[in-house]
Amino acid sequence: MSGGGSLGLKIASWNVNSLRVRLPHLQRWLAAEQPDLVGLQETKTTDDKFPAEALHASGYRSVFAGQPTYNGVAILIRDAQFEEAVDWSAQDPRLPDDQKRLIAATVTPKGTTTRLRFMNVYVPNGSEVGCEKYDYKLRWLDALKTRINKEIASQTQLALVGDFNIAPEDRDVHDPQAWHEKILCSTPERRAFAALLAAGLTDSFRQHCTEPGYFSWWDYRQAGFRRGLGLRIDHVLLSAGLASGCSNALIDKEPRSWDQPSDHAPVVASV
DNA sequence: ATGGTGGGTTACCCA
Repeated sequence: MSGGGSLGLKIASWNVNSLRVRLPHLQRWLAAEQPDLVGLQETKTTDDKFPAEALHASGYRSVFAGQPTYNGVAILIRDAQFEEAVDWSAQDPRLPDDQKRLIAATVTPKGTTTRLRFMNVYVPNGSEVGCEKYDYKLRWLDALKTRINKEIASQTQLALVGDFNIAPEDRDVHDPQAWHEKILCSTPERRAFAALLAAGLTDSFRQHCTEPGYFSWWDYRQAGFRRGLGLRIDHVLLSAGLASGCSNALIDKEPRSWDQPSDHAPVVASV
């Protein structure tokens, strides 16, 4: 599907840094913004404790893959907008291990025959350039690229969203000199991100804004948010058909200003 | 000035 019109869907990604703690923020944001598909990262909860009922009361079905303490991803699907049948899966045999960092769902907007693929990832942070976790991050990204190439080849419309833990370019960094070749900004990480775009995806935010100074994550330390010390590391990437119908994309900084916030802001695209 | 905060948990963890 290329050159098509818009589906009229608002899709989003948000690293909530503990769904247990952030559920009130999430519900407040869902009610205000009414996104149709949401990828959540760092839910930090096991599946038996996932607040599926509370989210259903907010109008969303959930699919989720969690583990104790770390990681955890979920997809929220707005009931009113989609057919009931949802094909979903977590994990991928190409990935280096079983950490819960990837989940994908195929949904059908009500009254259509469109098959929309929504993939949500929590890319490893990598800790520090050159360390073992950094190598793991690059291996994980290589596996993701292979997976994305396969998804793109399947010709379905694909949105790949998540916390990529990569600021793609210097304009995505508050102080490019200070961050030069540091974690989240190093050349191998940026190449891995570029390889995802080269597979046939578009960074929706950069379709609508080319200016520096737009960030999606601010460190809790150093009063990062108040001082504007951020990076743009959360992304909504769209295959060609979706990108051509993408009418808007933004970073919603408001929830980052609320009490007890996640360190990430939600990112949104209208397709 | 090389720290700091905020999740998780009880691991000199992870971001």
